[in-house]
Amino acid sequence: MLSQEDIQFYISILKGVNVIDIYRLFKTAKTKKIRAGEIYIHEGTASTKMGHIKKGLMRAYQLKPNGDEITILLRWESQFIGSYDTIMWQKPSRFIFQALEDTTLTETDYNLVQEMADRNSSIGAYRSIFQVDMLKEATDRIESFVLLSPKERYLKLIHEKPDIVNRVPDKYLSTYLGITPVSLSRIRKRIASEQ
Amino acid sequence: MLSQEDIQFYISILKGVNVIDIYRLFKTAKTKKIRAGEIYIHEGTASTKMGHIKKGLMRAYQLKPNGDEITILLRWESQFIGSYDTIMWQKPSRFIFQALEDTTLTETDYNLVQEMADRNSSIGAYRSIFQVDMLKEATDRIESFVLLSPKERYLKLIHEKPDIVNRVPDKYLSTYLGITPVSLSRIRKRIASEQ
DNA sequence: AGCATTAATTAGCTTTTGTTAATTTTTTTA
DNA sequence: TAAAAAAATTAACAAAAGCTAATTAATGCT
Repeated sequence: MLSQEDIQFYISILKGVNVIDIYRLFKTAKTKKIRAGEIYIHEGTASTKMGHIKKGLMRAYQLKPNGDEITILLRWESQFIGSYDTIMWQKPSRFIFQALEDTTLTETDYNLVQEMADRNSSIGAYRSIFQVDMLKEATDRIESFVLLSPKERYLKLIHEKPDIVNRVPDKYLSTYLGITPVSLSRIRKRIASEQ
Repeated sequence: MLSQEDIQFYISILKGVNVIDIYRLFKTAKTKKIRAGEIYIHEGTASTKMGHIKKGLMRAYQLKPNGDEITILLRWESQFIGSYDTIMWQKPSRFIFQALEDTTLTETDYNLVQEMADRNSSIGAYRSIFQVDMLKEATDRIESFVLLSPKERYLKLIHEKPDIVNRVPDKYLSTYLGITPVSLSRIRKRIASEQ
């Protein structure tokens, strides 16, 4: 079942799409709720489902042989989440996708979008929005890694997304920033002591 | 003027495109040669040109206030190059795009692709190829930064692209890897001494 | 509320990186 | 091909990060 909001979201991307395609898209689109801690996509699975986050926060992480968890992706309201291993290059996910808060998604199947996009340019525009959204986040992060120090990276993150520190445990934030939890703790201390 | 090769490349992505669009695309597509050292896109300009590299190697870099150059992107044969600041979010480029070798591009204008993609799903597929290509490289690099140490990052790069060390000066490679030239030199020494 | 669990901080120590500058090697070019 | 310029390496030192483990703080649960 789709809410008024969902319908508005779809209408915004469906200009020029024919009625049959709209029907197919709506029929498969679901509002999905995932509780905090729950796994959305397991490692090794090849799910092409794709969620547009309405509320909540999710992460993708990898489990290292020694048991360490490395958070590779954080996504929140108005962003897309999905196994890009599967969606982009048709491979099983190397990552585990998990909700860190109770999360509400508008879920579609990327294969359907893909198939329709190949026939319908308005759906193609939707696919493009998804890809640009992923690209924006990705290039931004690369720039953080290349141009900034770990400390600057952390400051940039809390500047751009101030609520993140209250929503994501430091142990996840730190690996997301490419450093260890111990190191992040020291960075925070250094920042605090600088006044 | 397009070569036989260029034409084949376009045909591969033009299934189902109408004749008028094909004509428009071919009319604007150019084979462009850039000599080593030459600037392709200057900082602050908003060019939507997009090159598909046939031969050669290019980089995007940023000039820091103190004069340091930071290489943020390296692109080579069969990859796309273009100001993603402009193409993706309609802003002037924060980076300088430069050929590191004599480079041959097949150049199109992204605005034309974009406009045609919004009407034509086959062109949309072409846009998608470009976006996925960018995404693949971007996510791969993020994973390098999050999961690997500088040394591992360097080893991964020379494993996946062995000729890069002979084609790109270390001072560019190092900042591309998020470290200083001095540090890369030490890493190389450490690797060599481990037998 | 109290106990158990988990997260964050701190400490001590080692390794690596950044920085600056000097030296050596390589490349360019006149 | 010799001189000049640029790149790479090395050195010395300070700053920061990784690692392991202990301690403290926060959170979750019955």
